[in-house]
Amino acid sequence: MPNTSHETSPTPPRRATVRGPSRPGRVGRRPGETQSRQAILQSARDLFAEQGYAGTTVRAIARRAGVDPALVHYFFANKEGVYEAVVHDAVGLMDVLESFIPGSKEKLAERLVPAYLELWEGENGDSLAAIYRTAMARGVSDDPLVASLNPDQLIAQLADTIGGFGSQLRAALILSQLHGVVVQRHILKLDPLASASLSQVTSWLSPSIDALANP
Amino acid sequence: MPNTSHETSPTPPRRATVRGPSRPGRVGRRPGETQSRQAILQSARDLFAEQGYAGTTVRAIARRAGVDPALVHYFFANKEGVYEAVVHDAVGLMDVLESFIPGSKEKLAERLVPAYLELWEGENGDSLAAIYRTAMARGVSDDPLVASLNPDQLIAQLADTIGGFGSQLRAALILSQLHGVVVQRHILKLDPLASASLSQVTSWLSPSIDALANP
DNA sequence: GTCTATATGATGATAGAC
DNA sequence: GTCTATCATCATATAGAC
Repeated sequence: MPNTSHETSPTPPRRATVRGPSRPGRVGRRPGETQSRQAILQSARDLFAEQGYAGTTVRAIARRAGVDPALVHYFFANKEGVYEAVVHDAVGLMDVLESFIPGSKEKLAERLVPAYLELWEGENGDSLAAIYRTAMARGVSDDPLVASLNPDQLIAQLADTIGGFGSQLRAALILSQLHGVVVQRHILKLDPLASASLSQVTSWLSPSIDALANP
Repeated sequence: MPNTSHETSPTPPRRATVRGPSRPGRVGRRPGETQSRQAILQSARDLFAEQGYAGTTVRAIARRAGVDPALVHYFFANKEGVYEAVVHDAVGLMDVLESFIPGSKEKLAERLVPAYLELWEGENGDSLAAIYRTAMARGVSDDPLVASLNPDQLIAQLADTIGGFGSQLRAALILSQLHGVVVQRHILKLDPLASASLSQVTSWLSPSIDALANP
């Protein structure tokens, strides 16, 4: 790797573990127990999203988290373990979607499109982008973690809702369209989709989804 | 990297440069002039598509091409040079698309959808997948090569054809939908889109594109 | 829990023989 | 054009002091 960035000088002084200012009187969670773990997870999530799996080094994860590289191994055993933890955290976000799928097929777009798009706004979107991007870069067959996203299950549920001839394929097309939008908007960040308002995207996207749900 | 695969034994005997059987009498292109270069490009294209940029090593490229790693540097100077060459080869494929955009907006889907989908069938799809996947893994802002794909220009042309209110955004949605389909079909290779016939996909996808072109 | 020190190996790149 | 040999660098991962 061409060392894309900013390796700091040979031996930067010494940076303490990330934690709040030590306030000895405080009770609550013992300092330094879970903060570093969280910091590592967040750092890893960001880096995976920015540089992909192979492009992300354990050292870089530790550096951004303000933590020693060995700590990363202490918590997660190895780089793959960090990846699995990041995926695990993010996959749960998709679960809410399933509650929007059952119902009338006529109003599916109305329910699903805003719910799906809002899922990707804010910090959650970063987590999801991390997996999507990483999944792309790694390939699928050799990455069981991508299966956690369970597109098969989503497609099956969608097909069940919309029914009719070719419902499986139409369901897959619905999902692919939603995917396509968030890829342009949140992963590649291409205009005009990236800078459009949520309501604008929703209002133009829904009829297109509707055409697939009710052909 | 966990060395995902199959490093061969320490010193494999000796493998000759890839080229046809030497036929001294033949004229034409001198053997061994461009064959290795081609083999390297093809190998790199496949590996970039499978493992992303950072996940692909110069050694792996050479190994799959049946060539010495030093040859890769001889032809392309460095890894980035290989990537640029792969991109250059593939980007040209997208140019044909632009000829399908101008015309009546009512029949845009009819023209564009089959043309776009067919572009991704066969070997060309591998080249395109290589860029798409790599683009994902590298990010966009820091990768001028991704810009060669010129989605901006495609969107502008699409917007020009469909016209009307919000044409820019609707054009972007059209492109994102086409992207979404090929990602599921050719990059993630997820069923049922991956195994559906071209005509099936076309017939279900076109009305959805049409809904965006003629709202 | 956190860090130092280090083992072990793979990587991108080059110089130079053939 | 092709290969050998090699450099310098960086990687993941571990053992163990504090």
